Amino acid sequence: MTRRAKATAAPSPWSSQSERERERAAKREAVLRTAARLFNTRGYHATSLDEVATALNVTKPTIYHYFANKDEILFECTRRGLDAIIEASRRTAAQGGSAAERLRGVLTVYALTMMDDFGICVARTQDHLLSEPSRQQFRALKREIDALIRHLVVEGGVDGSVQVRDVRIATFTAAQALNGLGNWFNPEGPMTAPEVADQVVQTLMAGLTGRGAATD
Amino acid sequence: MTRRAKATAAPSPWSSQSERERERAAKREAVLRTAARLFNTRGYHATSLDEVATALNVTKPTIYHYFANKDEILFECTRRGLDAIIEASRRTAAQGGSAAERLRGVLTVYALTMMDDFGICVARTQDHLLSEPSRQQFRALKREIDALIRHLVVEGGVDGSVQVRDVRIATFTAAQALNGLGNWFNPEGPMTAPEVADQVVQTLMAGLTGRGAATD
DNA sequence: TCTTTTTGTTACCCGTTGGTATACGAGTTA
DNA sequence: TAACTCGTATACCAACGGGTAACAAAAAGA
Repeated sequence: MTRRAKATAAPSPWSSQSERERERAAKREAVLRTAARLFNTRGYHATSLDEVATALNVTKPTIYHYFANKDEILFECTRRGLDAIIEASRRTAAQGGSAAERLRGVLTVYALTMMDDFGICVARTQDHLLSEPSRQQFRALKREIDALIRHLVVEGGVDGSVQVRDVRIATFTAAQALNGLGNWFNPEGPMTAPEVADQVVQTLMAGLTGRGAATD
Repeated sequence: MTRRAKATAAPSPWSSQSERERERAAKREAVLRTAARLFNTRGYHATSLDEVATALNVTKPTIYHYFANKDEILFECTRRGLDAIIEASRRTAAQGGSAAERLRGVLTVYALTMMDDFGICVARTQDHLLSEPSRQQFRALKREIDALIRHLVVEGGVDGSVQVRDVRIATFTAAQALNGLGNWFNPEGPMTAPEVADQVVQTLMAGLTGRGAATD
């Protein structure tokens, strides 16, 4: 582990700086995780930054050293969740298979994300909690996800693997049901997150593909 | 409209009192409606009682003349919504037809309720906003609705009109999708509330009955 | 070793808002 | 007219919580 002076490539003077940056980023993430958990259990307004700070063994001004204000913290929490969905969805959507198969994959990813800290935060964050600029980004990210799903539904309509009356309604129904997971899922419950995700997605897909619920 | 002294039964001295009570109740309702609308647009915490009062051409202490505290106002708002669903669902569920038919009726009522002021309030009220006693009642009412739906799903499993893998999952999926309406529906949008309700319920029923989405 | 930057603290400010004490006027009763 | 009730307003309080100023200490750099 000891790094000898000239041993590795470029033991440049920047190393310490990048190290700093990494630590700073790690601390930001820690703040976000802790904040997300607290927001999720007590609610945004009911969670003071003092509480967040205390949970991190730190004081409030320290938090302000890493974030401009409370709004930024909330927004970054939701962005973690939304980005996770978008990124994983893009990967899934780019794979092979019928539109229905890819849709199932995307919905499953969505479902899984909605059951972790940041996903739950997304589900519970009503947009009037955010400042105007944050709200706009928040909405934009959500629209992106909506567009991704909608696109697959349309594609499925073309290749015949998906059958719905109204694309908007179908997309909305699926997305809302999955958002609900954020409020409903209990890790201490009888089913694991992947099990729940599979089951819910299956129920939804039954409605979207017209193949009915498999009762195998 | 004029009520002559002894004309109707018992022109008792209480008449003025009952009149008072009716007016009082009407004012309570007005407060709730106004509060619900404001809560829905700005959020609970972001809505001060001063704002509610101003919207009613009144001052804050007047509101306290009708309600003990802000919590009671929020809870009563949600109760209006939940009661509406429960009552209408009971009626619908008691009618004839297959379990699937009755389930469709209940879901439709649910959907419609979730698109009016009090229903939206239900959808947006996270239970940590309520005080402990209110929260318990709130949850109890929600459980009642869940039980109603779940019962119909089970019944449908017996008479064969509904096919699902897991009753809890299926019930949850439907309920969450409908809750989502409260956040999503826009009265100024292209579809009316009943249209949206029908479409969403149809999508859900396709998943629950295994009959597929009718694309007629 | 001296200086600068980073990270953190203590102490404080101040706006907002839920909630209340109190008074006042109008209608009702006696 | 005196007394009581009801609905409402004025004026106020106390607490909470977001945000900041100023300072301390440690680490990095020179």
